Amino acid sequence: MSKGITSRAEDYSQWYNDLVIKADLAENSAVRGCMVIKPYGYAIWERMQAILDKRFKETGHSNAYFPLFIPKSFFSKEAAHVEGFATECAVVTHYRLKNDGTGKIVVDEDAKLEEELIVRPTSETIIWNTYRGWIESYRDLPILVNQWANVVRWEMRTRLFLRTAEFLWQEGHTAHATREEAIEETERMLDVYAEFAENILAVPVIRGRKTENERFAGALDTYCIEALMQDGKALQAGTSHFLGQNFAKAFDVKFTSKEGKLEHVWATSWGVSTRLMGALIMAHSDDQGLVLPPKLAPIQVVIVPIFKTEEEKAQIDVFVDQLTNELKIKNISVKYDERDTQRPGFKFAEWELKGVPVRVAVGARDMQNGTVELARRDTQTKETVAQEGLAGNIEQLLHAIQENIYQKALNFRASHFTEVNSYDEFKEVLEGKGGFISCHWDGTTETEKRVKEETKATIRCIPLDVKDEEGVCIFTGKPSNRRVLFAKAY
RNA sequence: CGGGGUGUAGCGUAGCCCGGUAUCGCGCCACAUUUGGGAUGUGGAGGUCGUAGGUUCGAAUCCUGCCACCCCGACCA
Repeated sequence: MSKGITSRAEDYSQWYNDLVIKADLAENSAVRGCMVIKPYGYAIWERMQAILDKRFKETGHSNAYFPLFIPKSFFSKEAAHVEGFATECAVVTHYRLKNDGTGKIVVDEDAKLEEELIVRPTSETIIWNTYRGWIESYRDLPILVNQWANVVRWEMRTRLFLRTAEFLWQEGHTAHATREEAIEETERMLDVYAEFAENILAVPVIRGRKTENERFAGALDTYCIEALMQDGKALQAGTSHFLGQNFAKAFDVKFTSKEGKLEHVWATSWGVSTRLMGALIMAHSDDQGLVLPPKLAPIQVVIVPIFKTEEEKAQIDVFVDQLTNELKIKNISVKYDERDTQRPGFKFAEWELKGVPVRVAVGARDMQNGTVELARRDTQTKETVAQEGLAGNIEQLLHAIQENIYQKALNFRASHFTEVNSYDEFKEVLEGKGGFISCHWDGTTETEKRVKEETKATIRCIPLDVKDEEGVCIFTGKPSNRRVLFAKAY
């Protein structure tokens, strides 16, 4: 992270956090562990927001907004929840500053809050406190609400994009009349995330459930999608929680059922964050910078003119105008980089750094021949193609790139997915190629913790599609009836 | 929060041991030549050496406190 922007490609580190900065997405801010997301990086987040938001609406959800500050007393109503988050909360204790007489600005001790406010690390408590007033009858259910917001978790250690003290996310909070309905919602939203990750981000994910030890604080069941990064470490890319009646009981949220009985409401919550940006970067980037899947890229096609004279430029402009229009009709976003302050080679490198999927270079020579140079970011290849039918070509190429990026990541995961049957083998794979390790586990938290202590690997999930299989725990030799996935994780 | 490290121009750095106000590269500005893969030449601008104290005739350099960042650990989306 200490390395900054340099001008030459060979200086780019394989180390992804460096890459993030150099790709002009984000930098650390002066505030501990937070990040400044630069415009180009934010444009990528906005694309994610737009696509996810549409899916949320399609699945019946609405957006709402709840307060940033949570009274401490709300927070402590759900025992497991408060225990899970207590060690990482930013707390507001005063509401005023003053001049101490010597010109220094200090906290005004007279302005101490009666009750401290917690800067939300997640909004279950304040939302369920609100839902109490919204729900009386089964007719008020379900409530399907999502919030786009920032949250703060005062982590001991931060990592750009993956674990910043403040991060942007969406959190869905739903209320249901029955257990079944809530579980269905939990699974539905996990599917939304998984499809988004695979179809849009081109990041293959494994759908699974967390072990009791890794479960969200306050949940009965935590579902997750787990992605694999290019360095062989796993990354939790999204979670969907079945909260049971825990929060309804803590906040006294009851409804009268069809049968006239007073019952507690069933709940879910689910979220993905700017961590997805990290997933995207670490899954696809190479030494030349970002590789953005076309469906996500804010700019899908960049056009670079190559010219010596104004006449040549004018001729190219006419062609580019027409091409741009044709692409826009096909809903393809285009950037015409007609800066005369940079040379073509510089522009090529710069747009590669930013991960733009397709580049069209067109110069006087092309204008004579009726051709352009068409380059794709994912394979770093280029070819000379006819101007005739170019927009259609590009449209197909974008699809091919999307597919190729996904396949590449899928192949990588397939080659980093290992079944092992002994602890020795387990450690060998873990220290070697890394990746997901599928093995038997005796189902106890104690074993899970011991393995983590010894190897740093954690159980990423119990895959949803895992089949029953008799075996013995690689650590204790006790019987097990299915495999789970271990990995070192971020 | 524990262990280790770093902080010098927009970025990356040398200098620190052994005190005498700062090196180099990239970038930036001007002009010229250039322009199909990160141009070249010449000239130029840019620095409270993280910060607050201390020692000293004199501190980037030695000492102390503080702050920030990075790495490892514990914690975690």
